[in-house]
Amino acid sequence: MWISIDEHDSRPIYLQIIYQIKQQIRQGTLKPGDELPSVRELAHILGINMHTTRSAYLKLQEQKVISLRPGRRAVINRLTPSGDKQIQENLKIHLQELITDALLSGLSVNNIRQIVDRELEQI
Amino acid sequence: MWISIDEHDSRPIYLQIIYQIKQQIRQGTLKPGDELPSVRELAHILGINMHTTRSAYLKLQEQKVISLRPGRRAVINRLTPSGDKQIQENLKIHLQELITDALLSGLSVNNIRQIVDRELEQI
Amino acid sequence: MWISIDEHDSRPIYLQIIYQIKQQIRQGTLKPGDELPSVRELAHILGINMHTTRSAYLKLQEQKVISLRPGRRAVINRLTPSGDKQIQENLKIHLQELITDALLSGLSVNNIRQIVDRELEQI
Amino acid sequence: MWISIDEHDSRPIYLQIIYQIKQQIRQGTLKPGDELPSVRELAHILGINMHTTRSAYLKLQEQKVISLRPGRRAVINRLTPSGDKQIQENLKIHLQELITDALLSGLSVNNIRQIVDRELEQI
DNA sequence: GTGGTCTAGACCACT
DNA sequence: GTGGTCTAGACCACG
Repeated sequence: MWISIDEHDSRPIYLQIIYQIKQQIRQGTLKPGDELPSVRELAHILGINMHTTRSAYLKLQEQKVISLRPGRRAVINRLTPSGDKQIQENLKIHLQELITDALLSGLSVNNIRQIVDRELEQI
Repeated sequence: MWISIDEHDSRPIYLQIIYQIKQQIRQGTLKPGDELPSVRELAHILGINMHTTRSAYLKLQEQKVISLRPGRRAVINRLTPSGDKQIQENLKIHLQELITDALLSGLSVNNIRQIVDRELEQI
Repeated sequence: MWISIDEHDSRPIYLQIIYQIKQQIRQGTLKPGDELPSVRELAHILGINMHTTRSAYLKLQEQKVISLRPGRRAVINRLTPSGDKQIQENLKIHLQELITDALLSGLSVNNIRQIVDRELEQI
Repeated sequence: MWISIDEHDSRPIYLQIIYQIKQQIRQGTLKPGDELPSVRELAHILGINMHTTRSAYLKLQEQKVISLRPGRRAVINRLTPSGDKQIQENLKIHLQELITDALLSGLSVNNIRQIVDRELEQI
């Protein structure tokens, strides 16, 4: 499992970790049942503080992506298709913002559609 | 021009203002050349701190969406189709995150595509 | 608003804080819209570290009991009757454990029922 | 005697063991005088560490639910109706927390009473 | 002033 | 060795 911190990324470190772990689950590099490195290990590898990796793991636990239990390593959960309305709402709102931003930056509708389609096809 | 602050929105107020102004430009409610209310006026209308509206306007100026000149009102700029590669990259990255999140939350690809399409058609 | 830490309580401090805040909401001492003391303030009052009060507030935010936003104080949310099945399951399981424990400790069924009823009537 | 470890249960393994043994005593599957499997046996059956089963047995001994003597198997004790005030206090406090949590999660008083009654009737 | 993130180092409960 | 809790002190973004 490879994770890297981008110093020039404006997002907090723990969010970068969260996203990269999620990406690897989506891509199949990490599968349900797989163990993550311990908070201390990962912190050491990335050259950051233990608490920072921990806060990433905590968020992932909240989102039911991993399970944390004392004495054990973090484990990837199996996906639970919740069909939650709120998630759809969330996706919609963020999408609207992205599109608005892209349009105001000069991207054409076709341009945007192209980019979106390319991403959706990769799944 | 109507702007409203949502107390239950977790985003900072200044971002809510920025987004709503952008939305209105995209929808044509605000057009290039139009004047925005003064920092003081808007702050008063929304019942928030002047610094907050000011930081929203500053951000919009940075993004070249509006022009600020001392003693004058903020004015909406013309759209500058920059074709900037960075914007496309930005859109792509954020889109990937949105999609990854949606997938891990149990939304199907078709579900996501539906929501995306609906948003793109509204433009 | 009064919160007190019990040194002899085996539960972690942040859980004691969470429970007392919830209690006060249930009893009406704290109402939706009310502001909580800042993490630093509460930490100072209780003679504990800022991060400890923060972790309590964070958990309450997760559980949608309060809202946290930069630059603002924590605010009590309005109750959202979710009707979540998982909550009922949770209640059932914990209740079973409590009852099992009470029975093995020598309490009679009537004894337990009495205690339960007294609590339910107080609402 | 059947005990199973739930990997997705957030509670520590030793508590799961304790609870299941107590459950079986309450249900009559295990009776005073019955012998439990040895620490090593149980650990082997469950595929867990010996220290874990040992700590479960030790806790049960502390609570006077079983008796441990070197060279012998653990034995279920007779129930000792202690009438201890502390147990009632304990039950009351935990019950209050459960109810507070359930109420804040949107469950109605009637809902809670239903669940409680169903559990109490099963004894 | 507020909450949000990060570092550093400690001790505890669990496996 | 694992995660869980707590302390201490720093700097940043938001209002």
